[in-house]
Amino acid sequence: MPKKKTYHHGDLKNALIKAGVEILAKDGVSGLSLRKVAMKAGVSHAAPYAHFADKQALIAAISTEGFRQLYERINAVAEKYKSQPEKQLIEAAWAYVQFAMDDPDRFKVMFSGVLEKEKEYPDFVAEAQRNFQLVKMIIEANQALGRLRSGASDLVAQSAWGIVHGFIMLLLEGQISHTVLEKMSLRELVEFQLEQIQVK
Amino acid sequence: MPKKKTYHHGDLKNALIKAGVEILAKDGVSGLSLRKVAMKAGVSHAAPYAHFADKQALIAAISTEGFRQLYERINAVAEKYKSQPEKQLIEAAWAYVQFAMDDPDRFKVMFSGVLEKEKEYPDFVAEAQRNFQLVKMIIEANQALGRLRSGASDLVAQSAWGIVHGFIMLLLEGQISHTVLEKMSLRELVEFQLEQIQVK
DNA sequence: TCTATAATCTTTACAGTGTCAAGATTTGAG
DNA sequence: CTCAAATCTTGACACTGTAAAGATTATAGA
Repeated sequence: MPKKKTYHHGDLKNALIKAGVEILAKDGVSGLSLRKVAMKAGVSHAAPYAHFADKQALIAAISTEGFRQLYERINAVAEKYKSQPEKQLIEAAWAYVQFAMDDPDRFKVMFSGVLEKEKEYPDFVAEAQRNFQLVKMIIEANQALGRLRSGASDLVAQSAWGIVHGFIMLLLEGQISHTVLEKMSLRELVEFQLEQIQVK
Repeated sequence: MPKKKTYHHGDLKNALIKAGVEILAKDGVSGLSLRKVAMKAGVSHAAPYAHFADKQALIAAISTEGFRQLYERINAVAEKYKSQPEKQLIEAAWAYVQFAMDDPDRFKVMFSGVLEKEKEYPDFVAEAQRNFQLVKMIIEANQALGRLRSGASDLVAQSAWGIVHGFIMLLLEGQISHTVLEKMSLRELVEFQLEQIQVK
């Protein structure tokens, strides 16, 4: 743990992203301030401006890193169940739900408009697309098996993603009714959602 | 336009909510400040505290009013297509999409965790539940016709809502892929989503 | 190796924010 | 008519994002 107190930090950019994620997990979106992030990284309050144009740029970096990790998780289960596309589908969805619940505030940052002009951050856009491509591949594998309706895979992928995403959003907002949550576990609920779009 | 400049405003509470909605539409979530709202209502910066405990309380009021209007819209189409449950379903979903697009930032306030402890605002919770009940009724009407899978209606309602909600969220976040948007109109996309959960 | 330019970081400053406390004004119940 | 409660203003405070100017360090080119 070499913490030499040089004038130059050495890896401030990544340190700021990391500090941001931690503050997000502890204090939520409204508790995330540039100054807190800077202090946590052991640097003056204006130092971040050497690496990020403004607060939005830091948020973009945090979101992009989030998408990177999300991709890794989904890709891991996709690899694991390579030979069983149906398993791929449910497990990927479940990984998505778990990712959201592991750090709800980071998830909100990624998907709830905290980042205001995402189009201006190419890395963010690229990483988001990479995730969608992965979902599309899983969908196509299921279509090939006749487990999902045939047709344009991007449309079906959009649906599948939307179903799981909508469920998560309502869950995080506390909009899943009490009676529903009493009847089923989260896992069962996710499976129930996916069953709806499955053929036969 | 009676703008008597009395010391007491008369209907400040509602005026603040209205001003908040307008600022939200113009400047977005990040541009919504208590002080701006107060100024727009023609009142000093601390006046809102006579009616709202803090900024969150104002946001709760704005959200609650939003749910009230959403209910009215959905209820209107539910009444209109009383005798055609399938029409009810698609038109209700479409009304939901339109409501979101009419004022995306208000929609985000209602559904994206801007309001942090929604459980602490009973009016908000009640209004949200009222909306869910309405959806459930539409679902049950469709189940009775065999248009939707039978079974616990709250579960199916949750799914249907989640599907539409997820689609809207991805849409507002710009996460609907370009190729998808070129193939279909928004209306067709919503219909496509709902077709997936319909029987036969 | 020396030097100058760029990159990085600190200090200082400013306007805007949410919120509180104290006081002014008005309303309305008794 | 009175006075307590409701409403609104003024002033203050700590915190925020961000810009400008200066200090420190790294690095590329001589």
